[in-house]
Amino acid sequence: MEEPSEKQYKYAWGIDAAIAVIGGKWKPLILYELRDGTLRFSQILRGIQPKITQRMLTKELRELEKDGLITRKVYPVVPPKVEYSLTEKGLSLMPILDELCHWGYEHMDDEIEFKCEE
Amino acid sequence: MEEPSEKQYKYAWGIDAAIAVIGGKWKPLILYELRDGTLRFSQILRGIQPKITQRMLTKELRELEKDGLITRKVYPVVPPKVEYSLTEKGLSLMPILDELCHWGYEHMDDEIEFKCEE
DNA sequence: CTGTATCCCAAACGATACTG
DNA sequence: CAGTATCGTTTGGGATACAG
Repeated sequence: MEEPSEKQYKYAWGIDAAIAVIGGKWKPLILYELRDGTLRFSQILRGIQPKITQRMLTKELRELEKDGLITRKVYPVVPPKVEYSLTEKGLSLMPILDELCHWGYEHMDDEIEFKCEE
Repeated sequence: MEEPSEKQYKYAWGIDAAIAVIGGKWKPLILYELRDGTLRFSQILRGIQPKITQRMLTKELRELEKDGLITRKVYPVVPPKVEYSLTEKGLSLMPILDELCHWGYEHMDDEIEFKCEE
């Protein structure tokens, strides 16, 4: 009742879905920023290392929100105040990101150069 | 002695390294193909669902090899015969891919459309 | 059979300026 | 403060033809 190859494809699609959600250049960084709690737009902007532009931060935040990993709360004040935080779904991803991190760290022996040294 | 924010960045870099290695459009599929054992180029080519082109398969295989996830064995015969298989490093990644798959499957409820229906 | 070589298109990303 | 708008560059990827 279980075609192994078929099953594997189904799983591989799941990977694609996951990568679609975290594959953006800055998304893992953003998720890690929000790990410790709610942050405002400017806090995330300043918190991310090799400077991200406002344009990219806005774009990736919108996508993460659309994918249900973070929530966006707008306070109707002036000047504007917007807070971002992880959802349950976003939180559920963090342990896996940790494992990916750990794996990456264990195995990036060779030619993968470090940026982010400033 | 442990700056939490610093630590987080280090880990996030690890994610980037991991994504750089598995983020190619076809790489997860290829790794899953090789999971059950050694395969020839044409076998992988035929095995992957929404048809991958030779160009892309060659390219992604070379990158996976360069990153140490697979090995490439060339038999000096004619017609050519080349076999690919997972390395230890590649194997060590599979459990994490499984978790990513599972997560993707659990959470791709909303608007993520399924391709690959032919 | 296992690749290369071209060409081309679309998406991703970055820089910068502007706005409610 | 928290964004848009616009533009340009770079990267990823597909189609096709050819080669050893």
